[in-house]
Amino acid sequence: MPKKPATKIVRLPAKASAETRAHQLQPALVPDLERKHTINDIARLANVSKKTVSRVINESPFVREETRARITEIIKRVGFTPDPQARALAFRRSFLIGLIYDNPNAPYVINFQEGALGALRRMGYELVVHPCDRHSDEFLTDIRRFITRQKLDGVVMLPPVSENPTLAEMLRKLECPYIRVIAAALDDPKNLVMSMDRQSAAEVAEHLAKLGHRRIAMIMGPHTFRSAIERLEGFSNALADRGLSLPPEFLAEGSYTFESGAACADILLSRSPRPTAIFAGNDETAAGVYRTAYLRGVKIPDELTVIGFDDSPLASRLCPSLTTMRQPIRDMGRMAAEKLVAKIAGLSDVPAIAATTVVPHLVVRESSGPPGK
Amino acid sequence: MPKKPATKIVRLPAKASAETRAHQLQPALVPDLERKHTINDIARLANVSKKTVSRVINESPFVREETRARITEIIKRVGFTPDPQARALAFRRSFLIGLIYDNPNAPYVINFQEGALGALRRMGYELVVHPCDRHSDEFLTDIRRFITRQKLDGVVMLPPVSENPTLAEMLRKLECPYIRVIAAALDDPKNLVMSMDRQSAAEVAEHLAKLGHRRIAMIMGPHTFRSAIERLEGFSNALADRGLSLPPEFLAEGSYTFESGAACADILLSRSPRPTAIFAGNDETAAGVYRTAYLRGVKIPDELTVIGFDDSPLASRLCPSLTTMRQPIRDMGRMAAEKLVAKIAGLSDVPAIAATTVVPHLVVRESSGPPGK
DNA sequence: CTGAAAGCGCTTACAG
DNA sequence: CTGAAAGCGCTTACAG
Repeated sequence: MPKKPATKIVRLPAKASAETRAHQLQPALVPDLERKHTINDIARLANVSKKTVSRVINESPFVREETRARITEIIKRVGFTPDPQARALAFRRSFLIGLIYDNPNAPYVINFQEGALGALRRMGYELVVHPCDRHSDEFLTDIRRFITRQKLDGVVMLPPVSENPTLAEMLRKLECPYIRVIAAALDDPKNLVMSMDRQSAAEVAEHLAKLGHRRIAMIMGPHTFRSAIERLEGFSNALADRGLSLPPEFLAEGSYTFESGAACADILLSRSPRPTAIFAGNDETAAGVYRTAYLRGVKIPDELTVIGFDDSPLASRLCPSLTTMRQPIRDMGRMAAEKLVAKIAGLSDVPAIAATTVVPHLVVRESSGPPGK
Repeated sequence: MPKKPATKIVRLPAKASAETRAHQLQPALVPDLERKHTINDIARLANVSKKTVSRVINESPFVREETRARITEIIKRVGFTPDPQARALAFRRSFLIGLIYDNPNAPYVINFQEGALGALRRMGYELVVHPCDRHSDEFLTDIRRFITRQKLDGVVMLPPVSENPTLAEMLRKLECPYIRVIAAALDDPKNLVMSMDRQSAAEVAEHLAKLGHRRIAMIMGPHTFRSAIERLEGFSNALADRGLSLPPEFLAEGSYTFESGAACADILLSRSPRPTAIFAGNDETAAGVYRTAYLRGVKIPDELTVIGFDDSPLASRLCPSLTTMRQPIRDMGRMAAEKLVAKIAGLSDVPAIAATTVVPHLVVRESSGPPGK
């Protein structure tokens, strides 16, 4: 099914009208579903130049309405969709967005990814995932190569790698639009999707205070994580506001892992008197607290209230089910995608994009109750 | 920094030697780290045609060793890396692999993805993820568009969507190389990474028999999932081999979810006498069993042994920790990637690629023990 | 073993 | 409002 003459055949002079060429080169009017259509095929079918088809594809206002309607109809009928790589080459950009993360929390990553992907698809972008190791020597080089090689239109970064100032600096130099998902205003708001962890942690303090707890402990995340600092400060300030305190012997630093939660809980539950409530830095840490309580025979919630953070699937699967802060991860993925694309689209007119914030809220389940004796 | 003459300047005749052009067009010998290099820059620096550079990039044997070494050195020195979109356009393929899944098990997807990604990177490919909804009307159309639009070199499918025969048929018609991750030999072995669930389930039966259980129940996955059937048959056959049985009142069909596990366990624990052991279809289901046991005050493992399948992070976080079958998900991701790329590379010489199989093994933890009374 | 020409499918820059 | 030419950075097909 020759769409163009074999090489030996003499070419028509360039000035041959589109009509003539259309007549000579188009063997049949039935749409050819077997072969992939190109912009040339559409141009031929519509009796216009490929430039005009290009204008329609890219929604240029400089096309007569009648022409646009006709071309659009043909595009739909034959199921044409422009070749992304060819567009990428000509546009010098890829319509690809990178997702950079080193977060070990699988549900977090998957949910975020799917939220972002849903939004990106609608806007004609694809997502390329890039897990990384922020402790590797080649960390920055690796990300830089990823971005320049793929000519990424932009990237979204998840915590904790999103908190890295050197990385953000590099992206700025590369002029690569980016969104940082983060727990504090570490950058211009237009580059952020921010989770208000400080306020959320205050909500936990209020919950515990209302239940009547007075000996309250916390297992914070690693101090190198901004979210850990935000949650700690929000929590201890809110306790102070209610005349409660977070004494040093009731504060332990974990690493947002199950194992660290178990180890820290072991220390906290050795205090005498021991705390009646533990606010764990995240759900994984809370699961570690459950583990230690189980081994020591401490009953939750009768003898110990436990609060998590994330509302990962784990929270509802633990017994008793875990009271925790729900983060709308999927929504955050969607928001990050939309915000990034808005930035990319408006690169020239630099619209002031407002801050995008999200406030996690408490989901009360079985693991919190009034203090025992 | 003009790399080429402005449009008004008369072009040199095509027959000008490479040497001449190199001299005229190359303002300095210092590598220009600011600007992205192209194959033309390398050709100029090496005093060869870009075709020869292309040969070096693509490891053609038809380059003199001295020439190759010189070009390779230059490529390394200036940090040249070929433009993926330009290659994609010229090669008519993308060096992109799609990961198609509808698996709600986040750790499974993430681990698989990272295993695959690690291998693909080494081989010069990128991974584009494509979650989908196998119940959507546009399911097949959507995947088809994804593949043709992106000109994917191949796809990997995760269960349960990997079990869909219509999808596999479509991929064959599209001549899109694929790998199905699956629990049974539903296709030519060269298209599979297979988990031997039948054998694994037999291992569970053996474990329970050795512990002395005689009233054994199972919560199978949905019968529309091949893995559910494999696990059921492997388990019940192995019980039969040991003179034990899986009576109908001790078999329930769940849906591999936490909720279904809880609901099915409620039914099974209402039987009189009740089972002393439950083999849950997967870890999520097992967590549901924990939930029901917790609510009914049934002690695990003293009064009830529970076995899961997957060894997801959840398994070690439950209290008591869950005895389960470990699937090497990450390895499976790597294997799928390697096998797919081998297929892509050898498309012409059609090498018979052997079956790739993986056998999950039992990880004994706290949730299994001898039967109570 | 090496190269000049044409092409992949799209866009930009220029003209009308 | 529309189009012809040149170009994005690479490869294939052909020649030598």
